[in-house]
Amino acid sequence: MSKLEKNKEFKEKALFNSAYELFLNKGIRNTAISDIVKKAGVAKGTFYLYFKDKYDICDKIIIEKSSELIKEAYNAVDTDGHSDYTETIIAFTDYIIEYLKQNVILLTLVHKNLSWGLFKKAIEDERNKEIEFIYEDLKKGLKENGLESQDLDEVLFMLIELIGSICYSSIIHKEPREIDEMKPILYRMIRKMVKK
Amino acid sequence: MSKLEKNKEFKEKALFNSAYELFLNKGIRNTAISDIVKKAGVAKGTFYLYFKDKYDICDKIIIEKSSELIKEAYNAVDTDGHSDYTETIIAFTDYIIEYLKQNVILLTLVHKNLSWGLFKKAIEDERNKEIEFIYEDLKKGLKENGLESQDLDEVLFMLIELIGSICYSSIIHKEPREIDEMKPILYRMIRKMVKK
Amino acid sequence: MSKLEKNKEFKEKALFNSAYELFLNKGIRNTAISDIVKKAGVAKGTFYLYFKDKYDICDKIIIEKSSELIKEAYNAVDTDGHSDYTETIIAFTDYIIEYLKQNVILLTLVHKNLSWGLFKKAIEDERNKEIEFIYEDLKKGLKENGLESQDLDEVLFMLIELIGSICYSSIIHKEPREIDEMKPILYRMIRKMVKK
Amino acid sequence: MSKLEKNKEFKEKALFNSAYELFLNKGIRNTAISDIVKKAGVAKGTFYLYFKDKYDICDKIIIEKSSELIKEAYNAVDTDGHSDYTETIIAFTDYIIEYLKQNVILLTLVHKNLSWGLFKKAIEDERNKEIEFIYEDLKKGLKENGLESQDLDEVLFMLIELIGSICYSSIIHKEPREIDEMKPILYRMIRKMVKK
DNA sequence: TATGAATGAGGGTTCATTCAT
DNA sequence: CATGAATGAACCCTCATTCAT
Repeated sequence: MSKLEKNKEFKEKALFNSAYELFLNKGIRNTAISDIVKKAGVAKGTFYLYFKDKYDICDKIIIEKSSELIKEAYNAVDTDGHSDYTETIIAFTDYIIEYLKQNVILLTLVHKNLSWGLFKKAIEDERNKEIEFIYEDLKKGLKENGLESQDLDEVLFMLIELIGSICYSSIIHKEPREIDEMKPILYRMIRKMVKK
Repeated sequence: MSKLEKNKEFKEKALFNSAYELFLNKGIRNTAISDIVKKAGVAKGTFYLYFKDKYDICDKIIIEKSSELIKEAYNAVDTDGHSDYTETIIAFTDYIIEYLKQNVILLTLVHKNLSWGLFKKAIEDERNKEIEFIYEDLKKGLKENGLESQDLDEVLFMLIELIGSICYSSIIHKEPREIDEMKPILYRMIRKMVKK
Repeated sequence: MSKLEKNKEFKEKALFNSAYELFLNKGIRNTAISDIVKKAGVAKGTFYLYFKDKYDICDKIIIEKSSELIKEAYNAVDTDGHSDYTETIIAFTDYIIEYLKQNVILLTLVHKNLSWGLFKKAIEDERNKEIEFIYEDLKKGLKENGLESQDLDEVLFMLIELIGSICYSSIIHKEPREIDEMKPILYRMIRKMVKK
Repeated sequence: MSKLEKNKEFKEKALFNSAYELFLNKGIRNTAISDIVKKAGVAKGTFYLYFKDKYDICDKIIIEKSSELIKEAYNAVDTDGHSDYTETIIAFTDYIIEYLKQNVILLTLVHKNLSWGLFKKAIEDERNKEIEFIYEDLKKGLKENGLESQDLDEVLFMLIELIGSICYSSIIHKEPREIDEMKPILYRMIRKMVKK
């Protein structure tokens, strides 16, 4: 990698990280591109060399950060070897919830802006084979667990949506209860949904 | 009601309806207050006599419109007399889904902005006794159906979140499938969740 | 005085006092007529029955409040009976300075808006004979003290301007020094200026 | 200086001069930023690249214009070589008064907005060494004249305030007399104040 | 590739004043 | 006399985007 290419990558990273921190601290709406470039220490025009606009960089941040979390969670529970795959799913969920409890603003960012379309794009991204693998592994687990095999995608989707929604309202708004009180109920529901 | 009071109500209604249509057609972000007042045929300052800002009127629209839908759905299924309350819930859900299929933009509006906090405000609003009644009736039904009675609020909340998320992504993004393909799977999940 | 006339006077007083307090607390620029009427408990239109605009009521407040202070100061020092009239002037000045030290915001209000023209209007106002008398008495004192009798008005004017300016910058901005440090220097200057 | 830098300076100057003229002709309150930029022939946003707001540019104008006047006055009298420094001060004052007689609106602008704090900022400004030098020279002159040396700053301050106030009311309001009638009385007072 | 000055449309908000009731 | 809803001009300020350097 030439010196020039390194420099380019460095600038892009700087913009990426600056935007991430600003989105977390001030919210997307209140973050201007001029804030991002100032923090990154580059000129305003440079931003447009790497990203289309604010929402472009935002999408990229969300994909990267949530992929990271998913990989981390997967690696943390993978080796546990629960006999019942349902319990693996719940351990996986639990890891993510605990993480988001500590990182509330990421949750806000992701929840308000993570669409299924974006998620699919992440899965299909060539550079993100790992996420695709995890996704397939989860499906396989559910199938081996006895779940109707024709609807695996849909059920997994529902699980993700349910967990996401509950995290968001419980952790951020404490509604209808604190997340720790919601957890047992949520896990009971997951078990019911996944049961044959 | 005096002529003056009638006029006031007329103006507020005009603003409300204009904002509603504009939010639907152009989205909230792209709707300026100047658009709203122009469409309503009142002066800009008049807007601020009735609403704090754009998000204030938006909240009020969402509460009103979703309350209307809930009441309509409730009245439509109430008299059916299913022996099993689960089926009542599903009929209720089905009514709402069919409605939102025809009114996609309301769905967008509501989904992106309806928080549980807002919903609770609606339930507790003195002028909205009917919504409170429906909410309590749903809980009663779930209870009689044999659901664990200590977690009724939470389970109902989860149902609402799940249904809302699935509507949003299936109807709007057709992801992971069209809503009509999702329905049977969703209803199967609801039955599982509500089962004793 | 009829009940109606009493009511009228009552409303005007209410507006007057409300404006005074608001001007002190928020400054003139930041006080809107709607603030004044709200505090006074009258309708917006009523304001215009009694005053032309914000600056009209402001002028009236300044005249009234500064007249009050001058009378108070005059009554406080009048009886002292200094053999030298210069010392009477200084005692008079001192009383006013001490008062303004305790009432900084009145000072701001008055300094920024009290023009000589306004002051003359106050002196010539039929309802304010007392101020005119004080003014003439001060001149008489200066004259008896031996000051060139043809320039009495002008010298008195200069004294007032000098004292006013020093109060303003010393009390409010502490520039070039605190008022208590400025006092002896100021009084020395006054003595020099008034000396034959 | 590059073409770009020249252009920048040109724009700032254009804004500065436009604002100055508008403030003089319409008053500060009645001058909108949109007026300034229109006159300067630049876009609205450009204003905010160079000045914080209307009051920022106003402060800068006042400092610049009064510095100019002071320098001009100083250079005009410096070489006179009065044996008595009091007469130098009076010549200096006279020069300023004559200037302000011809430039009434600058007087208005300066009087209403020139605070001692602003003046001190001007003196301490690195780019304004000349003003500082003049100020120190005036003090030195007073001292050599025999004035109590510990209060030089304060007495000079009083002189400035007195002269400023008299200019303002005499030139603008002709109160209590026309400036030309006030001058001899004022100069007599200055002599008394400065005398040992 | 990188810069950052310049743009100017557009948004939100205020508020003195009027006038029908 | 009193009201207060309605007005709408006026204003400030932001900010995404462009483009000459």
